Amino acid sequence: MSTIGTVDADGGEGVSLHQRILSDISERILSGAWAPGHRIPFEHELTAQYKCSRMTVNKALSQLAKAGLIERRRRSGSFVRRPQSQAAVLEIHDIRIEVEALGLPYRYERVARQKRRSSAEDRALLELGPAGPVLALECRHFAGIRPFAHEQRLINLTAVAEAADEAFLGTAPGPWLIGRVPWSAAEHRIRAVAAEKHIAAALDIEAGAPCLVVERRTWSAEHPVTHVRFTYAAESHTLVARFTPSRT
Amino acid sequence: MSTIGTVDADGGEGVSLHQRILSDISERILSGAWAPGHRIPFEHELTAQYKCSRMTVNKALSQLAKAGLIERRRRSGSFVRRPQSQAAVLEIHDIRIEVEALGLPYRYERVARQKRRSSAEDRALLELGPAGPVLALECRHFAGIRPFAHEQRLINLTAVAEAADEAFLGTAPGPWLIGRVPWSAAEHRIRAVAAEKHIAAALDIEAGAPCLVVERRTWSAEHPVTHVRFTYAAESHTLVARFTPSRT
DNA sequence: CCGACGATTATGTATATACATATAGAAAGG
DNA sequence: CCTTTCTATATGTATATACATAATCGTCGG
Repeated sequence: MSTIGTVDADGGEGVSLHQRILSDISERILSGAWAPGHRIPFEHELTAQYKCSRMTVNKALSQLAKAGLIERRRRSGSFVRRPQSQAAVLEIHDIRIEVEALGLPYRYERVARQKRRSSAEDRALLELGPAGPVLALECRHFAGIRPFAHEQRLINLTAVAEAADEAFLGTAPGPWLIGRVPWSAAEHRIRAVAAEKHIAAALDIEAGAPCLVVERRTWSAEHPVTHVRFTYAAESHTLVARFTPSRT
Repeated sequence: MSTIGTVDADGGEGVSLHQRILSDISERILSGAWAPGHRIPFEHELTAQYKCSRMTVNKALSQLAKAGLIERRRRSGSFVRRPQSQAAVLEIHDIRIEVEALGLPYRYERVARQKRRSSAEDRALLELGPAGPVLALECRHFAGIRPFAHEQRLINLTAVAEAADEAFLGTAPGPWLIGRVPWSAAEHRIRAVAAEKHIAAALDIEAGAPCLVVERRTWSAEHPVTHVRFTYAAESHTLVARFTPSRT
């Protein structure tokens, strides 16, 4: 009612009111104090409680609704939602960063490179309509002296023409593409396979050994850009995804 | 400057200004028209362009910043961020729903159930401090007549006392827990393994065959609630995660 | 008893205004 | 030429107000 800005009248210590309302409410929900279905206070009640304007409360509640913690119903109020089907933010880093996080020296090696007209298989992988030029790459990523990951990549040269002139001897295609091509969508497919001979040799493991395969397809503004298949030897890699619903 | 509400003066057709600004700008960024590093118009310029108040523009830009598309710098303006390390929203559904989506009849079977004092291994899996009662479950999920997934679960009875009285013969522990326990965090670990004898038998595959293992640990307000390990035969399962950065 | 209808109410969206705050860049000083 | 100080500027947060919209609830008539 009186103060403006981030300095708060009473209990607050430098945190914005917005933040305080957000954390207060999400804490009550996550701790279970406000069970699913529970009606949280009306905007005008929170307005009185926090001694602030309705807009401030409204912004905070709208954000909680967008984060999926509450559901807002006109005329009825805002209600705690039932826990959602679990979703996790899966971050897939640059392999170099991943390897270096392990404290091991990283090395990249380009095994093969071929510019060709897209085959039917290429088009299926890229979800490409008409045939066009693509660049097929095969690479290895090392952690120390051990092979860490095997990479098979297709780049749609219609979408990224400049890739045709790049040898990819020193730079891995991943980091090269990131930062050069804005991407609008990506799809991951994660599965376990038995290593086929070719890949087993590249990873220095036995044929038939279990491997984790991560495939990623990337689009930029409706155009398919690239398809990658990373193969990791089972013991070398675990994907970790952590999720906290309060996406402040 | 003149109209209020969702009805728009000129071009808009029922969409809120907020939404229109959001989609206009993110489209320009994702299409590459505004490259990384590019300074997007100042708030006061957008205010003039959309003939609206600064607050409306500010809310939209703040949202884009929170979504990671732009970076805002005081005194300097707002800039298109470089494409981030790719992150995907990985949704892990109820297995029943997954199976039924395949058009196959779902069946659940509880193989074993044991209430015990947590062993050292249990405590490591749950990240539990002091020893306490836990419930260990082993289950199978079927798609048609074929085993689809094998489930090994630990439930921390200190956190969820009521689970002690549940036999889990008809209901799988996943759906039972969801909706009963609010959860605040989850961690997934995904990896490939060779099937050990016990699990190979349960899944009706050969020992040593590659399997996809998804482990999930769940907390509720700092208390570990449950640890699950799902094992899928390689050919039966692929995790798919799709991501579009415009998280409207 | 039931269905139509209008009043009430909580949220949704937008405006205009005010002051805070970080900082890039210009001006002043050594 | 380098450093310090000042100022202008763009964003950050909050207020008070206004009107739109959807849905619930009570009322009234058949």
